[in-house]
Amino acid sequence: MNSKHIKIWQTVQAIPLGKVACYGQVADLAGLPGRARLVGKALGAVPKNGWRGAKVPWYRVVNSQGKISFAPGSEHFNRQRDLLQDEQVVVIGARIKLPTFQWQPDLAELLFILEG
DNA sequence: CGTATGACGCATT
DNA sequence: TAATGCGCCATAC
Repeated sequence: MNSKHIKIWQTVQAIPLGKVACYGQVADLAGLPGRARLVGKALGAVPKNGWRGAKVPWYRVVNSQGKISFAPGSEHFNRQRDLLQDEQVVVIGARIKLPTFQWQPDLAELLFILEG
Protein backbone atom coordinates (compact mmCIF):
# COMPACT_ATOMS: atom_id res chain seq x y z
CA MET A 1 0.00 0.00 0.00
CA ASN A 2 1.10 3.59 -0.66
CA SER A 3 -0.27 7.12 -0.98
CA LYS A 4 -1.46 6.53 -4.52
CA HIS A 5 -3.48 3.52 -3.45
CA ILE A 6 -5.04 5.54 -0.66
CA LYS A 7 -6.03 8.34 -3.02
CA ILE A 8 -7.60 5.76 -5.31
CA TRP A 9 -9.54 4.18 -2.45
CA GLN A 10 -10.87 7.56 -1.37
CA THR A 11 -12.05 8.24 -4.90
CA VAL A 12 -13.75 4.86 -5.17
CA GLN A 13 -15.54 5.47 -1.88
CA ALA A 14 -17.21 8.46 -3.51
CA ILE A 15 -18.94 6.32 -6.14
CA PRO A 16 -22.61 6.33 -5.10
CA LEU A 17 -24.69 3.21 -4.52
CA GLY A 18 -26.23 1.93 -7.74
CA LYS A 19 -23.61 3.57 -9.96
CA VAL A 20 -20.30 2.44 -11.50
CA ALA A 21 -17.12 4.15 -12.64
CA CYS A 22 -14.37 3.11 -15.07
CA TYR A 23 -10.79 2.38 -14.06
CA GLY A 24 -9.57 5.28 -16.18
CA GLN A 25 -12.21 7.58 -14.75
CA VAL A 26 -11.14 6.78 -11.20
CA ALA A 27 -7.51 7.31 -12.17
CA ASP A 28 -8.31 10.75 -13.58
CA LEU A 29 -10.37 11.78 -10.55
CA ALA A 30 -7.59 10.59 -8.26
CA GLY A 31 -5.12 12.83 -10.05
CA LEU A 32 -3.40 9.92 -11.82
CA PRO A 33 -4.29 10.36 -15.51
CA GLY A 34 -3.37 7.46 -17.76
CA ARG A 35 -2.87 5.08 -14.89
CA ALA A 36 -5.96 2.88 -15.10
CA ARG A 37 -3.90 -0.22 -14.45
CA LEU A 38 -2.76 1.21 -11.16
CA VAL A 39 -6.41 1.46 -10.12
CA GLY A 40 -6.74 -2.28 -10.66
CA LYS A 41 -3.66 -2.84 -8.54
CA ALA A 42 -4.95 -0.59 -5.79
CA LEU A 43 -8.34 -2.30 -5.70
CA GLY A 44 -6.64 -5.66 -5.43
CA ALA A 45 -4.86 -4.33 -2.35
CA VAL A 46 -7.97 -3.05 -0.55
CA PRO A 47 -7.93 -4.25 3.09
CA LYS A 48 -10.63 -6.88 3.59
CA ASN A 49 -12.17 -4.93 6.47
CA GLY A 50 -12.23 -1.71 4.50
CA TRP A 51 -10.08 1.31 5.15
CA ARG A 52 -10.23 3.65 8.15
CA GLY A 53 -13.53 2.13 9.14
CA ALA A 54 -15.20 2.58 5.75
CA LYS A 55 -15.82 -0.03 3.09
CA VAL A 56 -14.28 0.51 -0.33
CA PRO A 57 -16.85 -0.43 -3.02
CA TRP A 58 -14.29 -1.93 -5.40
CA TYR A 59 -17.06 -3.78 -7.26
CA ARG A 60 -18.42 -0.47 -8.58
CA VAL A 61 -15.40 -0.17 -10.87
CA VAL A 62 -15.56 -1.67 -14.38
CA ASN A 63 -13.60 -1.15 -17.58
CA SER A 64 -14.23 1.54 -20.17
CA GLN A 65 -16.47 -0.79 -22.16
CA GLY A 66 -18.74 -1.18 -19.17
CA LYS A 67 -17.65 -4.76 -18.64
CA ILE A 68 -16.54 -6.57 -15.50
CA SER A 69 -12.82 -7.16 -15.88
CA PHE A 70 -12.63 -10.58 -14.28
CA ALA A 71 -12.85 -13.78 -16.28
CA PRO A 72 -16.54 -14.61 -16.81
CA GLY A 73 -17.58 -17.45 -14.53
CA SER A 74 -14.69 -16.94 -12.13
CA GLU A 75 -15.26 -16.54 -8.41
CA HIS A 76 -14.28 -12.88 -8.56
CA PHE A 77 -16.53 -12.23 -11.52
CA ASN A 78 -19.58 -13.75 -9.86
CA ARG A 79 -19.00 -11.87 -6.62
CA GLN A 80 -18.73 -8.53 -8.40
CA ARG A 81 -21.83 -9.21 -10.49
CA ASP A 82 -23.86 -10.24 -7.45
CA LEU A 83 -22.82 -7.20 -5.42
CA LEU A 84 -23.76 -4.90 -8.31
CA GLN A 85 -27.12 -6.56 -8.81
CA ASP A 86 -27.79 -6.21 -5.09
CA GLU A 87 -27.61 -2.46 -5.79
CA GLN A 88 -30.05 -2.65 -8.70
CA VAL A 89 -27.30 -2.33 -11.30
CA VAL A 90 -28.34 -4.35 -14.34
CA VAL A 91 -25.61 -6.73 -15.51
CA ILE A 92 -26.20 -8.49 -18.82
CA GLY A 93 -23.54 -11.14 -19.31
CA ALA A 94 -20.48 -9.15 -18.21
CA ARG A 95 -21.82 -5.86 -19.46
CA ILE A 96 -23.38 -2.86 -17.77
CA LYS A 97 -24.97 -0.04 -19.74
CA LEU A 98 -22.72 2.90 -18.98
CA PRO A 99 -25.09 5.56 -20.36
CA THR A 100 -27.49 4.49 -17.61
CA PHE A 101 -25.25 3.48 -14.71
CA GLN A 102 -21.98 5.39 -15.04
CA TRP A 103 -21.31 7.80 -12.19
CA GLN A 104 -21.10 11.42 -13.21
CA PRO A 105 -19.77 13.36 -10.23
CA ASP A 106 -21.07 16.89 -9.77
CA LEU A 107 -18.85 19.81 -8.80
CA ALA A 108 -19.36 19.29 -5.08
CA GLU A 109 -18.24 15.68 -5.35
CA LEU A 110 -15.17 16.64 -7.37
CA LEU A 111 -14.15 19.17 -4.76
CA PHE A 112 -14.73 16.63 -2.01
CA ILE A 113 -12.34 14.21 -3.69
CA LEU A 114 -9.71 16.90 -4.14
CA GLU A 115 -9.89 17.63 -0.41
CA GLY A 116 -8.88 14.11 0.58
C1' DC B 1 19.19 -4.06 -15.21
C1' DG B 2 16.13 -6.40 -18.93
C1' DT B 3 11.58 -9.04 -19.46
C1' DA B 4 7.11 -10.42 -18.63
C1' DT B 5 2.67 -9.66 -16.78
C1' DG B 6 -1.68 -7.31 -15.35
C1' DA B 7 -9.07 -6.01 -12.14
C1' DC B 8 -6.71 -0.83 -18.43
C1' DG B 9 -7.61 2.54 -22.49
C1' DC B 10 -7.65 4.19 -27.07
C1' DA B 11 -7.14 4.14 -32.10
C1' DT B 12 -7.33 1.38 -35.95
C1' DT B 13 -8.97 -2.28 -38.86
C1' DT C 1 -19.21 -5.47 -32.60
C1' DA C 2 -14.70 -7.86 -32.22
C1' DA C 3 -9.83 -8.28 -32.59
C1' DT C 4 -5.07 -6.15 -32.63
C1' DG C 5 -1.49 -3.25 -31.43
C1' DC C 6 0.66 -0.04 -28.64
C1' DG C 7 1.14 2.99 -24.55
C1' DC C 8 1.16 2.86 -19.68
C1' DC C 9 3.57 1.62 -15.06
C1' DA C 10 4.03 -1.10 -10.63
C1' DT C 11 5.77 -5.77 -9.51
C1' DA C 12 8.04 -10.07 -9.75
C1' DC C 13 12.07 -12.57 -11.17
